[in-house]
Amino acid sequence: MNQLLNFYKMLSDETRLRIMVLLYHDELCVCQICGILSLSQPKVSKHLAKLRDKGFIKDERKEQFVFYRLSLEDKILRDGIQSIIDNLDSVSDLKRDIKKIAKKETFLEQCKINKKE
Amino acid sequence: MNQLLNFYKMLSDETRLRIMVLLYHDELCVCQICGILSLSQPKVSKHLAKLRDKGFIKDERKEQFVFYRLSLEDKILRDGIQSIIDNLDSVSDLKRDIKKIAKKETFLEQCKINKKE
DNA sequence: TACTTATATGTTCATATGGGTATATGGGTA
DNA sequence: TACCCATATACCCATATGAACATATAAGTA
Repeated sequence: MNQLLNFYKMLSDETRLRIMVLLYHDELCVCQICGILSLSQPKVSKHLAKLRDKGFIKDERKEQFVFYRLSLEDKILRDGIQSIIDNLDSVSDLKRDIKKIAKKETFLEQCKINKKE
Repeated sequence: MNQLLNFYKMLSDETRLRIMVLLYHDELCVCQICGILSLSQPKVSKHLAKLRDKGFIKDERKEQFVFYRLSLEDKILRDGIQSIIDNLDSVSDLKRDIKKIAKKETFLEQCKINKKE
């Protein structure tokens, strides 16, 4: 049950919910997540660390970037995320984030420019 | 999005998760919930209040008791709960709670006896 | 009206959480 | 080696959270 409680705790923060939904759709590096969400690097990095520590995402270095991807072993967790994905139309903010994934390459070389919030 | 975040925040506490899963299966009064979960009345009552304030459950007085039931208007929330229900076999604690619903009548007249935790 | 029962709430406390800023780390490159 | 970039972490702060205990409320009953 603790894993399930942790799962919901992770999803109950706006930044983490947005990150999880992004990573459901694509593998992304810190830089790109910052750019897509318009959030500061330390903020994103700290939330990624929490998600990683709980085992819900995995990281992998590729050249100069660290890429993150979802890692949901248990069906109950995958079903939990799926319940969001299936209803994305009703959460406009998340939908908007996803659309910005298309510009992900833009954010790769422009980390320094995106130092907002 | 705030409603979704609140939903996950509510589910990220063990007591509330257990209550929500109970109420998915049956309408229950405070007394019965205390008995089934072996939790103190103030603890249960406060968590019920939070769930009610966020709009996820509704209360209704019937004679001397106040009964609570789920009230999930949006599909995304119903799907969220359903993702738990569909996987109950993997969460033994919740499964155990549900089995105790069978004894719900037992707890109706014995509030004073169940003053634990 | 007084009493009992079921439920709600107030208070206090310890702890957890998230944000911002500054700084550290670690790998690649000149 | 020294530097640069992407990422991680430390520190500090304000706020939120949950638990326990005592107490209040509200409806039913004697």
